[in-house]
Parts: sequence; C-alpha cells; structure tokens
Amino acid sequence: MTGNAGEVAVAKFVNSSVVTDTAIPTPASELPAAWQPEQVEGRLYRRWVDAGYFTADVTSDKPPFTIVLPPPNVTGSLHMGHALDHTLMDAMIRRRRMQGYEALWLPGMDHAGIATQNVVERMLAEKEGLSRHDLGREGFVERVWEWKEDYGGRILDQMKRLGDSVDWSRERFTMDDGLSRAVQTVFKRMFDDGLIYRAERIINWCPRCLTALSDIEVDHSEDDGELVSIRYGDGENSIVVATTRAETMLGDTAVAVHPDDERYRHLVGTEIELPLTGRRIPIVADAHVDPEFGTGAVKVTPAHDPNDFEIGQRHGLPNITIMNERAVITAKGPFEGLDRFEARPAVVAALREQGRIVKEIRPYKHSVGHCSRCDTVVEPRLSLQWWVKVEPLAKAAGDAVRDGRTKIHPPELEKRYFDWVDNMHDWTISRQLWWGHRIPVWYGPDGEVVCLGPDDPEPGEGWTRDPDVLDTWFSSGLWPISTLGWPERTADLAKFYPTSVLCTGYDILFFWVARMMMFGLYAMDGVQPFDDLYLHGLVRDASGKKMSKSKGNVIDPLEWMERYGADALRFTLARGANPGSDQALAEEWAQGARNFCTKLWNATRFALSNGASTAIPVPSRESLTDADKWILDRLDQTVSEVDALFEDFQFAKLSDALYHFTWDEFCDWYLELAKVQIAEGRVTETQAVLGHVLDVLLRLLHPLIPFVTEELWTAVTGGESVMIAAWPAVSGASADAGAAQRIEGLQKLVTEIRRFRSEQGLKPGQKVSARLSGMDTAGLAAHQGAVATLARLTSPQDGFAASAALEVSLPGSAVIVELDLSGAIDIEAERKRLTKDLADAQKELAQCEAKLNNPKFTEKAPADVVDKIKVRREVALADIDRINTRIAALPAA
RNA sequence: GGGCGCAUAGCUCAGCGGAAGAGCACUUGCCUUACAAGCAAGGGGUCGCAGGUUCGAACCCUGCUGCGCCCACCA
Repeated sequence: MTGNAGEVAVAKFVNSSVVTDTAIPTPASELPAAWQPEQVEGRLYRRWVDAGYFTADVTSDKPPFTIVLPPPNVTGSLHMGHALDHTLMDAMIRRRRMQGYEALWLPGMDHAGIATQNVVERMLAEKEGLSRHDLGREGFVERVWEWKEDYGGRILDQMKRLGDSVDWSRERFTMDDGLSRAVQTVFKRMFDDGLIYRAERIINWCPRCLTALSDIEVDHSEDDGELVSIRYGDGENSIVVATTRAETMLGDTAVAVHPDDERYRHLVGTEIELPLTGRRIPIVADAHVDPEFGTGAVKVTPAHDPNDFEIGQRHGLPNITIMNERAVITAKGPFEGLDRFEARPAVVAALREQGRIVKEIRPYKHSVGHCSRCDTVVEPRLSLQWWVKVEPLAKAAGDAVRDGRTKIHPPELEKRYFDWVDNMHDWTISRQLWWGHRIPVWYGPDGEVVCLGPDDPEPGEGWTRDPDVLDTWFSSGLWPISTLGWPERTADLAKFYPTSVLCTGYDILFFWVARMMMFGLYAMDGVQPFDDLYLHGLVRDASGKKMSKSKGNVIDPLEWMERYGADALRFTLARGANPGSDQALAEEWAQGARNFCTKLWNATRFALSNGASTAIPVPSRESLTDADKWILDRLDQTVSEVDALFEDFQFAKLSDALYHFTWDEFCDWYLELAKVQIAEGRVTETQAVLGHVLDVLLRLLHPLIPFVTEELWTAVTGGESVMIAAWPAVSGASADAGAAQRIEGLQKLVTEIRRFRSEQGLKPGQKVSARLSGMDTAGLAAHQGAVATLARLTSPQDGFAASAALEVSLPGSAVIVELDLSGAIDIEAERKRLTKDLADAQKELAQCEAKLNNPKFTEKAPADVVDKIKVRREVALADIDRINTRIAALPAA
C-alpha cells in the first residue's frame, strides 16, 4: 500500500518494531490541546529558512521548476489579491519541491516609478515642506533610495507571515545593478534594431504628475461633462461644430467634414473665421468624420486631440499648442493663465456673448481618461517621446501562445490575449520622472544621438543625457530574465529559464504578461518566458463587490491571519480559486477553514494518543480489515485526484477533495471504526494504518496549509520536516470494491438507525437493546460490533421485547433491526418517517416506469442506461413492499 | 461601438446530455471518553424567461430579460 513516496518517510522505522533511540515520534501528550497558529508559525518559518529549504541549488541534477513572483510595488503592502496569488504559487512550489524538482520561487520588488515618486514627494512636502525641485534630481533620487531602505518592502515581511517559501537568497529589485544592466542592454539592442525610436505625437499627459503615460496607465470613466455646439463663421457660409472641450477651440486649425457629405460639399476648400481669435482656418474633407454625429462637422485641434492630430497630418495643418504642461492656457488673449477647467466656461461665455452658442447639453455623459496614479483628468499633449515599435514583438508574443509554447489557463482568456497583442499600438516608454531607469541616450553638440550600452564609456564635454526615465513596465517586462542574470549567460538562467508557471490575476494580463512575453522572446532568441500562464480571478467582498478603499470593504489579510492563522487564510483562498472566475470572501469562510485546521489537529492528536505511528509497518493487504482497506483505497484515490487537479490548476476542487476526505471519511468514519478495532484488540495494525494515513494526508495537505501540517507531521513521523518529505504517490494496489461496498452498507445501516433514533427522540448517548438480522447475507457479519458501537446498540438480553423494527435495504439484501425501546414508541413519528420513505420510493418508481414504458427510450437509449433504470425500478419496488409491511404493522392511531 | 462572461438552495459557488450538489446560514436533539472551532439527524431549489433539438436538457441551439467585465481615437 505504501507508495515509494511513503517509504521515504517511513524508511527509518520499518526494520524495527521497537522504536530505537533515533528519531522517536513525539508522544501525543506533547501536542498542545489546541492548534494555536500565532505561537507556532513564526518559529516554523524561521526554522525553514535557517535550514535552507527555500534555497534552490543551481548545481543539482533535479529537473527545474521555476516561478518568478510578480514583483509587488516597493510602496505596497499585502492585500487579499497578493494573499491569493501567493497561496497558489506557494502551493505549486511546495508540491514540486516535494516531488523532487529543484524548485525556485524567486522574490523581489518593483521600483514602481510614478507611485514611489509620488509617495516620496508627498512625504517631503508634508515633513519638510520641500519639493523635489528643491533637492534637485540627484538629491531627490538619493532620498527615494533612503525611503526605500526605511519604509519600502514592508510586503516582504508580510509574505513571511503567509508562509511563502521564496528563495530569499535570490531576492531582486528592479532598480538594482544587475537589473539596471539588463534594462540598458535590452534598450540598446532594441534601439540598434530599430525597435525603439523617438517621435513627436499626441500622448496621454498627466498635468499633475507632469509626465507622459501609456494607454494602459489611463483609466476611463463615464463622467458628466457638457456638449456645446458653436457656430463658426457667419451667414450662409457658417458651420456648426460640437465639442466637450470648448477651450481647445483656441487651438483649432481647421473644420473637417465627411467627403461625401452633400451639406458641406460647397464649403470644402474654403476658409472660415475662427471666433475669438480672428484666425482664418480651412474647411477640409476627411473620412474620419461621422456625418451622422451632431452636425457632421468637427473642429480640428491637432495639438490637443489624437484624432485631430491625425487629420492634421493628412491635411498638412499646423499644430497650435495652447496649454502648458500644467494645462494652463498659454494662448495670447483674455484666457491666458486660466486653468483648462476655468477656461472652458470662460470661452463658452465669450462665445455666448457673440451669439455663437447654438446648443448646450449639460450634463453630457462621456468617457474621460484619468491618470491611473492620481486620478487627474488626462490631457492629450503633443510631445516628443520615446516609443517601442511593438508590431514584430507582439506578433512573436501571439505566436508563442498560438503554437502552444506557452499555454494559457483557463483557455477562455486566450482570446483576450490575442485581441490585445494583435491590435497593440506602439508603446510610449519615456516618463518625465526622476525615479526610474534613465534613458541611455546622449545628445551631442551637433545634434548627434547616441545610445549606449552598460559597458560603453560615457561621452565627454558638450554631450547631455536624455533626462527622461523608462516606464516601470519596461523593467517589469524583463523580470523573468533579468532576475536570473540576463544579459549574462548565468548558470541560473541556463537552469531555470524558461520559467514553469506564471501565476497572476487576469487583470494584469495586458499590463505585465504581454510585455514579459514580448521582451522574453526578444531577448532569449525566441524562447518563451514561461510554459504555463495561470490566471486567477480577483478577490471580492462577501457580496461579490470589488474591494476598494472608497467603499470601505477592503479586508486586510493580516487581520485574518492574526484571528484564524495563516493556514486558515490560505485554505479559504485556495478553496475559492476556480480558474478564471472571481471569488467572494466572507469572514465565515475563514472561520470554516480555521475549523478545518482544528479538526485536523484534534484528529491527529487523538490518533497519536491511541498510538498511531509510522514506525509500525502497515500489515499486508490480506490481513487488513474492510475499514482499513476502504480508507487506504480512498486515500489512494484522493492522491491521484489531487494530483490531477494540481496539474490542471484546479485549486478549489483539490481543496474540496482534501476537505471531504479528511473530515467526512477519515474523521467521521475511519477514526470511529478505528476506535472499535482497537477496543476489539486489533491494536498495532490499526495504529499502523492510522499512522500511514495521517502521514500521507498531512503531506498532501502541506502545500495548502504548511504550518499545521508541519507541526503534526513531525509529531506523527518523527521526521525532519514535511517540507522535504516526498510527495505521496499512488500505491498501485487495486481498490477493493467489496470492502468499499461493505463499508458503504455499514454507513447506510448506521445512518438509518441513527435517523430512527433521532425521530424517536432518543438521546444520542442512550443505549438501546437491539437484534440485527440479515447481517450475514449483507456481508456485514464482521461489522456487527462496529454497527452496535456507532449506533449505540446493545445485544438483546433475556426478556428482550422488540417494540419497533426497521428494514434497511442494501445492495442485494436487507438488514432488519428490531429494537426494544422498553416502552411505547412514538407511533406518529414512525408513521411519518415511513410515509416519507414510501413517498420517496414511489416517486422513484414512477420516474423509472415512465422511462421504461416509453418505447423510444428503450429503443434509443444505450443498454447500460436502460439496465440501470431497471435495477432502480426493482429496488424501488422492493422498498415499497417493505415499507408497506411496516406501516401495516403499526398499531392504529 | 465592438468583444467576452455570468444568471442553480437564504448567501457564495461547483456541476455542463442520463437519479439536483458543496461550504456557510437554518431547524431539532446532544458537553456521546479527539474536537461545542464539535457530534448526530433534518428542512430547503418547476437550475432567469420563452421557444427549439433529443428517447431524455440545469447542461446543446435560438431569442429575450437582468447583471458584470474587457477593449475602442464617439467630436
């Protein structure tokens, strides 16, 4: 029965029935009466770290299994999303480690450009009244590093609370020397390959952060605004345009209409006067204009709108910038110096005074972009920035998934991935910040532009370096390769790349995952950065709403860990993790998981107090009882089920399988049957089976709930650590169907008797005298004692007088239970019970007959289905017969 | 404007062509010598609505309704 995995754990005891002086299992009395995680978790975690269990050995011959931790922001702290993410990764890593892989889980942090710069700027302003400009670039960056040392990375300590078995010896930071080297190297290579270029275009600009933003750093929301229709020009040749941003009309350089629009055909090519400015602007025809929308005429502001910019390019229009970087109007005239939101009503008022406002819709709901870091309304701005030409990179990223080198789980999300990589725009990578990787480009006195690699000497006098830094996602995108030492061909890179699984929430598929794919494939000559991409859902509150600070429904994982333990939090999250779908989280769930840990604790403690031990060899199969064989077979089935579910990233289902095996089968039935076996004198054999089942079960549970299993497993086996024990393997023994059927029969019999007792109002503890017949034919002769104990029956004595009886139908037979209740039974309760059973049986019969009387069913349905229905009909008929007999035997009311 | 997903027990969710399931909540009885963070027994669902395919539909198809999410350059 013991698989090869089990033998590792048991090996040191097998040859001695007498426990020797080496590794004596902890006596049960030494386990505290209750599982108190807060007193144990920290100690266990330190022991694991000190023992070096988390450290991956690059020189080992074991096959590699690698996960890189999605680097949390240096400013961040652990939230439920991390807790879920980390729980799943840790479970995978721990299992692989136990399976004999060289498992590497690589941790680290992201420097989080804008977020960190904002945090430090705010702190400087509050504490010292200083702006970053007061300190200057170098001084400020120095202060950010100081901040990072003092306050950054709190999340790393919080990860230890969760039990993350990450390799701390390999911890990285996106701004450390090695990773900066990787950034500069890849930048230079892409620059040389023409994949990075500089261009003046309309970008998303945050007037508060004063930097460019990429498309994904902009959040869109439906906001209340206004739609104002303005008449340009006068008389016959006037034209009406509509806008939500009236202030931008100061920068208009044309009005556009659709080329096929009859209404305006005569105006195309003419000029019209732009109000308030006196400038004359052309009317152009452009297919981009939707003739159905509004008046079918559009004002064109090339310097302040991406569409207008394109129209401007097509028609050679000038770009007139009318705002500065803080979105303050710079156009000469009465509006100069006004903020864009002050200028808007002012412009409208001025136009109204001239009678040029034709229509005003207010409020007008439309989509408005906001800075994802500070929520300021983004301003499209014409500016010179650095770009990544994504087309070839994105194509490779798509192909890696298309040809199966990287598999996405769940596959439903593939489409989203393809939609993204197949339609990606070029990526703005320059940021007007100080905190980040500075762009390695220098400008010479005569307009030269030079990109340098990390080992190139810097140019001398007269050259200046580009002041901008790179988008944070640029360095995050390199994470799977840079953390392993790229661009050096390190041993780590050779052994651990490509990484095995990338595990993260589907919400950052585009932000991060697509970028890692592009960079990984590019830098590693077409080798994908990960084999499997597992995307889990988001953690929501109890009613399924997204957690957010403003809603006040954020749950702090640390609080739950304090209240219920890290294992309980982990089990709760794993149990809710169905692939691709979000999970709701209520505190009761965590209580349930805590209860599960307690149950496991008590069961193990009880087994140990009865001498459960892995030091005793499990008896040969022939000498096992039905109960032993049943629980060992079920354990075996659970091992293969859990394994298959792990391979398929089905964390909710495997958690559920383990929960039910532990509670419903091992605790509720096997432990009770084991008590009987021990009482009947079958001591060492039962102790061996108990020890073995616990050994395997605790190893199976360890990836999910590492702390409690470590504490219990070392007590049961005397082994060093369950972390380094072998992962359970299927035994290979074929399951004993007969034993399983007999145990199921026993369960049904006991449950029916308990039900009868409950309905008769008998106290659970009260013993009842009873006579069982038909046990032999049912194959339950050996289980007489167990049934009696579990159903609280005593043998009939002299003077036994059956006052009630029930029949329990089992496959192929029935057991009759006659009970002496020493007095009147509750006839009405009994009648009610039998009537309900009768109704159930009759309903069953009716369903079967309806099918069997339908010739189409008997002709077309497969034979095995028809046979099954026939058997069900026979059982129902027999049940009805028995129940009717019982009802007839009841005294009249 | 496109695309995707979801509607199953009071709540949160599995099941996705052959007897309606789990956890929590609920009812009843129990401190029965591992566990009251527990034990035992029990109640509860015409599987969103309307059609269709099939011997058979929660499950497949069509339409509808109601939610949710993603993408997009709707002035």
